[in-house]
Amino acid sequence: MSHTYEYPRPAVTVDCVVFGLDEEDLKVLLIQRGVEPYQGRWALPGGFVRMEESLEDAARRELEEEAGLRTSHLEQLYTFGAPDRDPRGRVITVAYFALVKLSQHHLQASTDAREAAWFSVWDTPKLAFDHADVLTTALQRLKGKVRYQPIGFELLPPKFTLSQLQRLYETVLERELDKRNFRKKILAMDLLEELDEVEQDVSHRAARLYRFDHKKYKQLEKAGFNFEL
Amino acid sequence: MSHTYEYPRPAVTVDCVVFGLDEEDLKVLLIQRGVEPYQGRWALPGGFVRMEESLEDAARRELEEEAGLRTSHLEQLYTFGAPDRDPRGRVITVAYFALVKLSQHHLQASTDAREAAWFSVWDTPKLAFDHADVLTTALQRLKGKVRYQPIGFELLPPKFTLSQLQRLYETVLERELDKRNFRKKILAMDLLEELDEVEQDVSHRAARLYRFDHKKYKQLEKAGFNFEL
DNA sequence: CGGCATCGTGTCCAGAGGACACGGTGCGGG
DNA sequence: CCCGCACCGTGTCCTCTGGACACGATGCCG
Repeated sequence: MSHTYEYPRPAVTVDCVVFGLDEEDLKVLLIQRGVEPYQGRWALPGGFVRMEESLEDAARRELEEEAGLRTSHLEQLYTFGAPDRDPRGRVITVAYFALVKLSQHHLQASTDAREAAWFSVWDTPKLAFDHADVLTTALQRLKGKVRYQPIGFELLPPKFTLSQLQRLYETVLERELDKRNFRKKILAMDLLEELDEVEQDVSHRAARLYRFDHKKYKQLEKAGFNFEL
Repeated sequence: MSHTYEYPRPAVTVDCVVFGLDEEDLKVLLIQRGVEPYQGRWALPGGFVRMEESLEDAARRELEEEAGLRTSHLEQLYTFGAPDRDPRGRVITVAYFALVKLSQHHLQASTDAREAAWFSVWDTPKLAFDHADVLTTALQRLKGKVRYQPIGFELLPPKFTLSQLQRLYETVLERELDKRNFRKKILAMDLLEELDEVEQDVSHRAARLYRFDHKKYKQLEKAGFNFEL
């Protein structure tokens, strides 16, 4: 039994792909590395897993430490373990996938003295390690998942217009949607609470605001309801 | 940089959930543990990842060593890393998910002197570690995935009847399907090659045999076709 | 007060999905 | 040899969903 412990062990890290949405684009959070290897390169936030914390705890801790942010939606993405993915030696990384309301996390300096910034997912700098693969995997997951789970709302402010919601889906799915069909379908699900408020400070007719009804969704989900696009 | 190496490291294992299908049931491959902890308990096949092999290679190696089997379909499932999941200390396991044609892997003795056997997934013995959680996760994945990817065929012999295929879906999805609708839909996809053969040794009218056309599927897939139920 | 930008709304058609039943065939037993 | 049994193989109809498609209303600004 104890002989198993004589094997050399790989190091284990977590890396997080954090998505946010602004008016123009889908963004991903990157950190500029301050040390070798890949010093100066941009990379996904992440770091070594401590012996007493779970993988998800490690992911949350790194996000807090490196970017000062907390996220509502965090899920495991995939584990990358190619033997040569890190020049320092064998490092296996468990990648996580997070969504944040960008409107509430305006670009803030890293607490860790490292540079943190949001980049358009379609136009990132060259990334360290195999992080470009991780990002690609995360994008696929996001594209696949928004259609059958209501996670898109995690990217929007609590109150949003239907046009914002539609733009979100168009951005993530990379295709245009018909406005009338979109509104018909999303409203038919009866998951949005129509507010007696309209958006402010726009130079045209203001749109009505809606709020996602988490409670109602949980109820419907239990009853076997399936969210879909 | 090198200071990262002073951290204590978790051990990393792979564990495999191998599904097979026989006439009655969906089966999972288990191994009886010969050593502590959990000596005598049944567990998923798996073991420590070596420093020079990828995670997937480790999974294939363990399957070969512990059960003498090779599998066509192997994919990463999820990584389990609760700090207390292994009484020996911190062990993170990357779980894999495999499908085999049971008809071609008749219960064979483990090469590793340990007992290997197939159990109905609905009626397994008490499992070691958190392997019950792993199995549950794998079952969910299988149920979710058979509907939109043609992986069910990996569980059947190369030549099969439509009734066998339907029973497969009914077993995995845990609900009954209408025979005429099922046949209409699956044949409409034009992915099955109708053979000039019928099943043998049955005491009633023999059913026609079909074969899954992998090439045609790859073509259609590239053209944007989506398999669905 | 006119122009502009965006909001908000309904119809029609085609295709998919689900419900539904019975005659045919081949084997085996009496 | 004949009957019974078990399973094979097939088509229609209806409903509902999904997608294409255009215009009047509103509110701000100049």
